[in-house]
Amino acid sequence: MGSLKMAQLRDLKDELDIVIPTIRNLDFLEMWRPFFQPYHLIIVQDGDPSNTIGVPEGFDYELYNRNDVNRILGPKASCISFKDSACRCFGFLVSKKKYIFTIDDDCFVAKEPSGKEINALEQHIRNLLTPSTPLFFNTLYDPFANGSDFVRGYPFSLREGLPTAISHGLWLNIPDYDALTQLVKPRERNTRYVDAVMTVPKGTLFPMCGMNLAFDRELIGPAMYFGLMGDGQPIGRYDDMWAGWCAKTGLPYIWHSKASNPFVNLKKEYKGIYWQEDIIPFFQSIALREECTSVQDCYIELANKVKERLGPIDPYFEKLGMPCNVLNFVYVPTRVFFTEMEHNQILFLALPKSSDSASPNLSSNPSNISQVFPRFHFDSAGLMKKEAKIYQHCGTSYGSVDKMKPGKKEGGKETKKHKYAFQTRSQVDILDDGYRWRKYGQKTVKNSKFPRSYYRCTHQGCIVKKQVQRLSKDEEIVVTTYEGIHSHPTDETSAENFDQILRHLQTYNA
DNA sequence: CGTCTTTGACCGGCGC
DNA sequence: GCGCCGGTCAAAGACG
Ligand SMILES: [Zn+2]
Repeated sequence: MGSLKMAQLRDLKDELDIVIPTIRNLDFLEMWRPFFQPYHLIIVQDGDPSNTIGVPEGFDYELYNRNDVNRILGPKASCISFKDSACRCFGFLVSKKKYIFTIDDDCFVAKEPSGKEINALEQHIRNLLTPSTPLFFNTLYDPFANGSDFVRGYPFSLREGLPTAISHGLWLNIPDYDALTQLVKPRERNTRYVDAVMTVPKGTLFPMCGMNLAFDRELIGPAMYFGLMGDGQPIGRYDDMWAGWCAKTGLPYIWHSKASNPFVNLKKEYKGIYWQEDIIPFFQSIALREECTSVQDCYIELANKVKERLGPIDPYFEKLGMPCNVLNFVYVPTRVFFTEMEHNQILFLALPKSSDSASPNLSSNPSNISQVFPRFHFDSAGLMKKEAKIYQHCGTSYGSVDKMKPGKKEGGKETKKHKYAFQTRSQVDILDDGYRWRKYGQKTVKNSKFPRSYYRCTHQGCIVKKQVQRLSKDEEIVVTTYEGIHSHPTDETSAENFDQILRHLQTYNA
């Protein structure tokens, strides 16, 4: 069987484009040269169009900046979000190939535990060219992987599998945490290599990231850029979408070098943290009418339902209810994936075990933190309501924190009170979050067994504060409240991260 | 000596 | 106004 599988693994250099969103020189391609050079690159430049992006010699590429996108798409250009790597969607659109591989410019070649460099692209191709098995779980994972097969008892009628639409790769080093978890565990690094590929079972949602992703454009392309497709576009032939879209996750790994600023991420993600609670049940429950036989029908019906059911949550969804937007939907029989390409990142919902790969247990930080739950946020009045809900969800009580004045701090200083609180399960009070703090007070609080500690960031000119308090109700839990946004990076983490990159480069060049 | 913690004083908001 | 309460200040102490 193995030889057959290898024979299937043909060269896709005429059938696959590599899409790279970037804001900088693409020196990282140097490491990928042996794997990427035969392929055509589509580079989508985020940020200032007047910047010149350097591309190493010898690559075949086309490059688009924001001006190009505006020119090519005209009024529909607003569909492409340039706030983030979501601009990669434009690359998906302009490609003419059957397959897309997309990777971020801060990702390097990873190594297997044996030290062998991983050809991520080859693994993606293997994933895409071999069938998926979403209807019946194979306990030996991907039966089409080298050295694997179907387990005894796997129904023969299902062994043929279904076409694979998505290959979702993982990464080492900087873990894929949400902003809140990132805040609490800035130094954690993923070193766990799991040698497995598995099909996401039918009907489950999973958190998908565009950082190391390959897909079959003919199967699932429209979902990645649907809002951009005009009347003249060949969407008719996507009718076989009713067959479902299968996704595999696991190998290949890449090496992710950059830890983004958790406070910036928090600003981008925090709405999603709220919405998640309402969105997932919505998409799990939604069913489209049988009459919707084209992607377009489905999209429009879905857009209407979004507007109708999610509009009340936030005006954002009113806008997204329009057929042209950055919101993408992927329909799977009786289930819908909701993909929000902004901030890479998307949603959600995992097969029971996928948390294994998305948030592995990490070795470097021996503190006893286990998980992070959002507790409450302050920003706009609309979100305060939601706060109460999450807060209840956590099943813990927390005095009267919501006595925040709604931005009456005018007087020339905009100083929006950014206040983020969350709880962690930890034996120790002092969490190493990468910043340096000076304690400036401690108070006993009414009705609480434990005192509250007050800290200020020691960085010159930075006014960020935090409070730390252990709950008397559940002594294991520490509530941390951050206020303000750091005006600087965490010096340790950047130094450490730089060190790691350097070490990686050295071993790579050796 | 620099740096961080400890801890009572202080202060402003709020309910009575 | 008064007292309570949570947040902050700053002097004194701990630590290296
Ligand atoms: Zn700071």
